[in-house]
Amino acid sequence: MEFIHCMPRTKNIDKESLDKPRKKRSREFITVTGMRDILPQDQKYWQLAENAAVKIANDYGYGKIDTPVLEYVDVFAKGIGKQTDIVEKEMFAFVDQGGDNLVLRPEGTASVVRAFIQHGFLNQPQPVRFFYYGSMFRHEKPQSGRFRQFYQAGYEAIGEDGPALDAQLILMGYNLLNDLGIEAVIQVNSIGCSVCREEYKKALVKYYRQHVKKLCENCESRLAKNPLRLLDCKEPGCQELKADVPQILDYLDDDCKKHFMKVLEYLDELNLPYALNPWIVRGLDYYNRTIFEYWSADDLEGKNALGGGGRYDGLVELMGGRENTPACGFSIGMDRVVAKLRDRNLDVAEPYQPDVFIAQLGESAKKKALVLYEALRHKFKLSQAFYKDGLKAQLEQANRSKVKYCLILGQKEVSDGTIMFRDMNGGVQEIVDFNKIETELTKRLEKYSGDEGVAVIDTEETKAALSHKRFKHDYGEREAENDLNTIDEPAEPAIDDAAPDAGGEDY
RNA sequence: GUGGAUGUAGCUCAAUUGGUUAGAGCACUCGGUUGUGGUCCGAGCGGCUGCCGGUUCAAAUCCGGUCAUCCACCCCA
Repeated sequence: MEFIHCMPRTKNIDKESLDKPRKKRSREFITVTGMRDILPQDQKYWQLAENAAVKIANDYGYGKIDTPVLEYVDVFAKGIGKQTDIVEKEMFAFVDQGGDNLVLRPEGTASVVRAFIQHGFLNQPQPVRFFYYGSMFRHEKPQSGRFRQFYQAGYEAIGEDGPALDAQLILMGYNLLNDLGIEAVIQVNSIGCSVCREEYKKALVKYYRQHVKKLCENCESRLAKNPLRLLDCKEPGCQELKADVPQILDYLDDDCKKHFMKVLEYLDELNLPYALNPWIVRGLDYYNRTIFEYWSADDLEGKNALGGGGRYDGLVELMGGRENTPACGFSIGMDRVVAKLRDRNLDVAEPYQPDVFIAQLGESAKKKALVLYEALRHKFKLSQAFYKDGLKAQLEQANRSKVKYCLILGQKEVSDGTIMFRDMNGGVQEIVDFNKIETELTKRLEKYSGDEGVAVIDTEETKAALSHKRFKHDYGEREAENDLNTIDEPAEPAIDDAAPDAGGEDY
């Protein structure tokens, strides 16, 4: 693939039609398959989701890192695994003018590990904790909740092998979703280390060899290439075979088993709603030991996982870093999270909701209003339409932007040294001394301060949905303990954040 | 990559089953109101009916192809 085309990519037009100027051509310029625009009216949901992701990063000490969208192919080919679908057929890869093999990043972990090694982070206190937020690219067929450019928030902790890290990361992802009012169920499994996994793979292959005839075509080839993937095949025939399949947990060596038991112990202690799921196998080769996914509570098969992650103790070394550098992390699919937020029809406040509109009439008033706007814009949330002349048009705009007050400055007011305050709720108007605008405005806006706030969340329903009550799950005796003390502690500050008084500093 | 459904105005949908100039609501612009928003009334703007070809006196409508979107599978977040 090469960048030859300087013209925007168009569909189905011959060159002649391009030469002839036409009245309308806009329909011919459209987004590339699987890519979409995120329009202004949708930004509030994305903002809400991103804020929640950033808050988690801050709460647990994960420093933001931005890595390039383009990387050398090798960064991903090595760690993710050449046999995986992602590398085999889903990467946006091309050779650039200089002959380099480049790829649009299909995921974030490998980039972060690359950065960790490249910038010598091993000389910092371990683990080093990274947070990233950005778009990833995979050349898959788009469908619901899946795009070729999609957004992920990810958290990676490199240089620590204790099981408490695994548990805390699992907790973080859960908290992120929970903070947004999304009911998630955690699926956990351990796929052991490379040693016990090999043992297990042998056992798996041995088992499936006996039943080759029942396997679907895909699984037959998986048997040779990537036997672990047999486990999450949804074909009925393969499903049947799962009943007697050997369990990975029986093949874990002592260390791996101990590690995993500890992780589960911590999850119990945190009272997290998790399910031990021996069938989940992650699609990337670098994982070992603990792996986990977040499923929406209404998605029982995990068809649209909201996120996932796990340990990748071997990746740093594999990519040329120091040996024995353990690591663990996860990422959350923001597109799916945002879809959930939209589905619930939350009444999310506009992030740039102004309070006051400044209208002007006549040339001298316009000049004065321009200056007034500059004087007030740091103190109040303003809006205006100085390019319009009619008062009607300006009030229309004021109404549409849902401001509480409109300040009207006309010829009369200019010569009197006053300004007119119009309460947009009732239409009551008062003349105010021009020099007292600031104090009068402050006084009036105080009335509204109760229900003010970009806080993002306005309605009772939303508050309820986002309140930090743990969701109840049907997890048997674990539920009965119900000792929330340990977990409510870190979650508590988040309540304040979502509360009305959070004010406007959120963007 | 495989299978299914669908493409008409910015959006949501009509078009009596092949028959005049493709309509409506919402949205947008203007006017009713020369300095007053929401409501109301009136007018206007807006369509290569996805695209290409075929059948026909006649195609948004039927046929073929193509592209796109959505859904499912594969896989994944």
